[in-house]
Amino acid sequence: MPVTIEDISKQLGVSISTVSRALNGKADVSEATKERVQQVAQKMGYQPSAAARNLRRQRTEKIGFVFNDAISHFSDYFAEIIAGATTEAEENGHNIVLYTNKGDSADGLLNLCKTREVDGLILVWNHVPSAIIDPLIAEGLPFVILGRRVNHPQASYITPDNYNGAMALMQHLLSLGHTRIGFITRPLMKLTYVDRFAAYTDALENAGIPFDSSLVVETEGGKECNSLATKQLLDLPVPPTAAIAFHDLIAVDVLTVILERGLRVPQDIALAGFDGLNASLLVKPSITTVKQPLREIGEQSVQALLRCIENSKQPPIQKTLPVQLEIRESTSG
Amino acid sequence: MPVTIEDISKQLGVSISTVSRALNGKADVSEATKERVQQVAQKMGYQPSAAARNLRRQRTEKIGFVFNDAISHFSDYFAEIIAGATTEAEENGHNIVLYTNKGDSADGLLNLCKTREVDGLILVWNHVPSAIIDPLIAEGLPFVILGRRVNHPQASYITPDNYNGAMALMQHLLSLGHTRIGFITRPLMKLTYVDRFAAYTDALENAGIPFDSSLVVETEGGKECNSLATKQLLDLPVPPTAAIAFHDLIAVDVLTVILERGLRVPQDIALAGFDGLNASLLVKPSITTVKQPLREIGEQSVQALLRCIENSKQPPIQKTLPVQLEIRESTSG
DNA sequence: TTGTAAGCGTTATCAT
DNA sequence: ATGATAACGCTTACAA
Repeated sequence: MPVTIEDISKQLGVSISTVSRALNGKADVSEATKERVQQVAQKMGYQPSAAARNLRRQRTEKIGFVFNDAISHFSDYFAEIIAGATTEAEENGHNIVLYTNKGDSADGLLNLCKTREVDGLILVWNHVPSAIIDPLIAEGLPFVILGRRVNHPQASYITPDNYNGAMALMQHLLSLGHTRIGFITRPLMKLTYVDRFAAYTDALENAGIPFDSSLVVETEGGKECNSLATKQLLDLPVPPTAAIAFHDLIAVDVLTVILERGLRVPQDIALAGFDGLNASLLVKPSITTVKQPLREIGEQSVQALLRCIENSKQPPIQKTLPVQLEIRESTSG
Repeated sequence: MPVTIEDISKQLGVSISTVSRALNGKADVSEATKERVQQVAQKMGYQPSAAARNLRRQRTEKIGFVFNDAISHFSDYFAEIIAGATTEAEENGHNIVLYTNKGDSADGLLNLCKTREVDGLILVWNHVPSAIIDPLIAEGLPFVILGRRVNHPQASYITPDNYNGAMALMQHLLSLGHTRIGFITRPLMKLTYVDRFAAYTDALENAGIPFDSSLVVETEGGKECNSLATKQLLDLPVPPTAAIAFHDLIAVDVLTVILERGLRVPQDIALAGFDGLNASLLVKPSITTVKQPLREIGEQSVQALLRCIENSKQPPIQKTLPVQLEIRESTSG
């Protein structure tokens, strides 16, 4: 049904190869025919068949965006990243294809590689073990890990500076005189997010404050679980005077529990989050956070991936983007 | 580089057509060879080339998701919709491809149709004029409009029930005794969102309250503009005792201005939003809103589109999904 | 400068 | 039940 180069060639009485060359602006075709071909193509509303072109070129100009977590839990987190990635991709003639749950087993991901339906992958995963990375490299499809650092010499990643962000947060709290600082975290073993925790312990050590494991509580996420973890902290014999939540959405739940207890923030307990999500700004008091350059992370991941796609010998790109401490009412109200 | 059916055929000493048939589970191939082929394919890590298959089948199993607005402005709005759509698509063997700005002119969209890089389109647009719809229909690529009703007999859409949602909101405010109700809206002429406004005027009329145009103020969106519109309303000789913002994000800005003025919500002025975005729940006081089934809208749009793709004579699917009034502190605190 | 033809990896139509 | 072969629409090496 759609117009093909053959239609154009018949229309003009030239060969299809001439049409192809003319449309692709090759040098070895006369200006005159180039002109004619392009005009007729335009007039007939010709657009090249993506499938045919993909098959021939062995490229799809598409980038796979693979989530292994529920997208919707982190609305602005993902929306910003996707917005940045999509824009950057389109500016470079590519499109983003979304995938979820390809990562439960390595197989799904590898199959995705083999179908060659995308030219490369961006992985938005909580945790990317070597057991996934190695076969991925063997597969030869370029990929970039987004938002997570990974200890693998051949893997590219674009990540926010979790360590220094958490460190800035700790310095801030310490400078306010806090010495008992709670840390409400996602299970550390499951995550590559250890950087935030490392900054926590390092900052304490630097300040000469002994580490107290009872101040570190875990939550699997979800309002219930976040609430439970918070109560665990507040019910300590000597409760903390400040707390850091692993990210802003947890912080919001923590805040709710604290206020329900009739405690004042920051007077009775200071609170900080992480990521710079909108939610942290909307609640009362607004929550001090560390802002990630989400849009930029999306953009740069695409840029990095495109470079890997262009040049197969491109050495891994590993970038840590600066983050920014945003001091708000919850710590210095 | 990747394994092809030819590799498998050589390995087994059968023809490629037999391999193809075996892999596609056709009837006319012996159980024995089917078994052998599948085992070898498995062992060799075969996955069919998407490009080749697409070219041959004239289908890509991909759905285009086209935004003509900045994705990030509405983080949870889009995240929920995308999450629903992606999940639904994957359950049916399809994937979502994201596009932005294809809609500034009809051309970009039509070109997208012609390349056949997706089997159908879901349009997430503020406004879809007939000037866009008609050529789209002529192009023959199935499409569904998401989140907007459209007056076109041949266009499919999945939309929340804007009229009844706004009506429920008005009934609620009227039942609280309000008679001067402000309406802070996006420019009505530019949008198909007239339904919300229609409910506003209808509700007034039903209640025997004369329409006062000074109570309807426009904003282009953005904090500045929302703030200006709010002030316009508050500065009226006789200000309203209640206000409806076009959506929750505007409502949040409106709330900020009201509180800055030292007015109490809802005692001095009641406030309601629309859409059911997270933001409306996080602010203090929480904002009464009308919750859209965002995830379901995403899912059903995909379902509808898939049906159109399956069956080219599928009559247009036009669905209005029920919404739910969520009464919160901002109207009945 | 232009045309011919091979090939990208499938699927589908014919024979056998 | 299986094999040869022709598409699908494009790009490109090779001929003319």
